[in-house]
Amino acid sequence: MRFSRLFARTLRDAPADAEAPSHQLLVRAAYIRQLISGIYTFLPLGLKTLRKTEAIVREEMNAAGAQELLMPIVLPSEPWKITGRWQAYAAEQLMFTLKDRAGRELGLGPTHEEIVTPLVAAEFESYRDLPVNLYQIQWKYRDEARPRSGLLRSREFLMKDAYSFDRDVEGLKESYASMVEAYKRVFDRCGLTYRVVEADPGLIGGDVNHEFMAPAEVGEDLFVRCTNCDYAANLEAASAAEPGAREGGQEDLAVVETPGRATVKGVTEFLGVDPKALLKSLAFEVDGKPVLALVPGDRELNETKLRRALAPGEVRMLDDDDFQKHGMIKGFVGPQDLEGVQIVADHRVRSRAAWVTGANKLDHHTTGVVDGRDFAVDRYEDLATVAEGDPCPRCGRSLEIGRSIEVGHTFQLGTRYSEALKATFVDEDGSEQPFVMGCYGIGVSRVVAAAAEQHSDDKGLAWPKALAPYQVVVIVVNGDDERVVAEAERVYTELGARGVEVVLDDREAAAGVKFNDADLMGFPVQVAVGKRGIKSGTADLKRRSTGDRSDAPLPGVTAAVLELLESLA
RNA sequence: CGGGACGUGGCGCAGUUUGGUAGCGCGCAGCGUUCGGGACGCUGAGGUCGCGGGUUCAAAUCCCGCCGUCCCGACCA
Repeated sequence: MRFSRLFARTLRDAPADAEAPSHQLLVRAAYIRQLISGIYTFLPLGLKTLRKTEAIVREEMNAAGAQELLMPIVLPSEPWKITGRWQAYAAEQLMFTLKDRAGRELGLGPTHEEIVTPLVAAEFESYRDLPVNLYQIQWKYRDEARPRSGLLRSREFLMKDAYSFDRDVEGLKESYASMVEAYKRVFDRCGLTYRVVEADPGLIGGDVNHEFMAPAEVGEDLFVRCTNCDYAANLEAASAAEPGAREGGQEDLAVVETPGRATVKGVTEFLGVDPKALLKSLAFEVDGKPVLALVPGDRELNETKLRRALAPGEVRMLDDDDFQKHGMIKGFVGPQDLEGVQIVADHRVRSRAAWVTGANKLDHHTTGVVDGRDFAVDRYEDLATVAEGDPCPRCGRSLEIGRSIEVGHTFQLGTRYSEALKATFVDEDGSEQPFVMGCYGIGVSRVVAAAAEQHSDDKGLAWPKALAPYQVVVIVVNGDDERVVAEAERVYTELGARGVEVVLDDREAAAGVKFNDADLMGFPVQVAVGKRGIKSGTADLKRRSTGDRSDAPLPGVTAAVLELLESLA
């Protein structure tokens, strides 16, 4: 490709509406352009990188035995109404909906369980046909409440979604394991640094699922990882090791005045006690009945964990009116002396002898409150959000928290969709059984953004070889020198003949502009052919990712480039 | 959905407070000089100032409504 013909105009300044590094760079380097919020055009360079990512995903899916198909983007509402997700998505306003000329309700596909499940049920009727794993690579539509950071969270995005259908849970586990391995190969090949983390199983409970998290500053997801072993989990799902023996001695109960001090900060500062010694009592209603959740004052309650612990009950935080109804005083609630209130406490509540907590009396707190003596906990659960430095649940060493981008998600669905959609097969004993399903997603366009986040610096993008739109750029440093042009053309042609994807920067521009654009666009290898080098019989090779430079004798430039490429990841 | 900010040539911005001929830098076109890390000079093209209404002799600027975009949060996966 000749740069002078390439549909790519780089920008010196990042557009004002881009903030994330990958977003700024992909726009500046002419990979993408925004059309409307969360919807982007892929320019020739961006499309090449997207297609390469897609090809890697496709190869690994095929290698894992999955079969590619292509389902429609425009979907009927009926199957979604059966599973209840039409209503759910409508409530979240996540589905782009439309109507055809007959007034039929349609939606743009946000995911395809409702489509693939009836399809398989209609085609395959026997256990003999199973297992089967189907996937597609296709544009998905989700009318996100807040699209952000360019390709990291867009409303139209390229996704690989796979669906496995097994006869039983054993089969599902095999299908699942094979997908997880395929995912690892995909992300390895894309040059991503990532962790496989345990994710929140959700309210269904028991479902195994993993997220593939690529660490990045701009990541939206917080995840916990052990500094020693390989434990890693989404913060929502993470646990820490349970605390040890009780600290501190018993004390006598005493009610003290704490005028207007309704917060942890207010109370502990007023009384001069450590937030660790305060017992936070958070009031909820579960199916109409009051529940108190207890966590130490220096801890945040993880509502997801609470919901899971109390499932299938509907958990709702109390509003001001509810406090009155249940005879509680907001800001001064304590677990002692409360009648008819279920008390759920974090494990850490066991680790301290005496607590300061609300006195259930306006502007008063009680000190010396002892678990077991002054109040009775109904259930101990893991309720607190993991904090930096907590002990690992596996090895006990320190945990740390990082930000990351979710590039993939694998899920053991079970029979949730097949039962709802009455998708069954006939088993060996003649009985009708619902398919045991798994679903597996990779955000292909998001992988591009994640790779840009992980492989870039202040000068621009620095693609891993596998994702670069072109492997090599040959820079004509002095366009007015015939020998320079001839040598550059020769190298360009030779590389092309050897199957290397190469750009010849033949523009009439100052050398500095070309060097800077080459850095910005992130081609892994740069070859500079100029007067200076010609004089000494060499061309300059530069490795973009490290900045390492070397001279290659002119006759052997092509071989030197091939060798350098070979050595790159 | 709650909070905040912004909308002026392709990109980045000034001008709005105090209404009075629409500006700057980059980029783009032509000519010349330059030429190994974003060169210089001269000349030039390019703008319904987001849209609609209102106030006024006069609106980028003041008022009302709408639309769009981004950021924080909620939500989502």
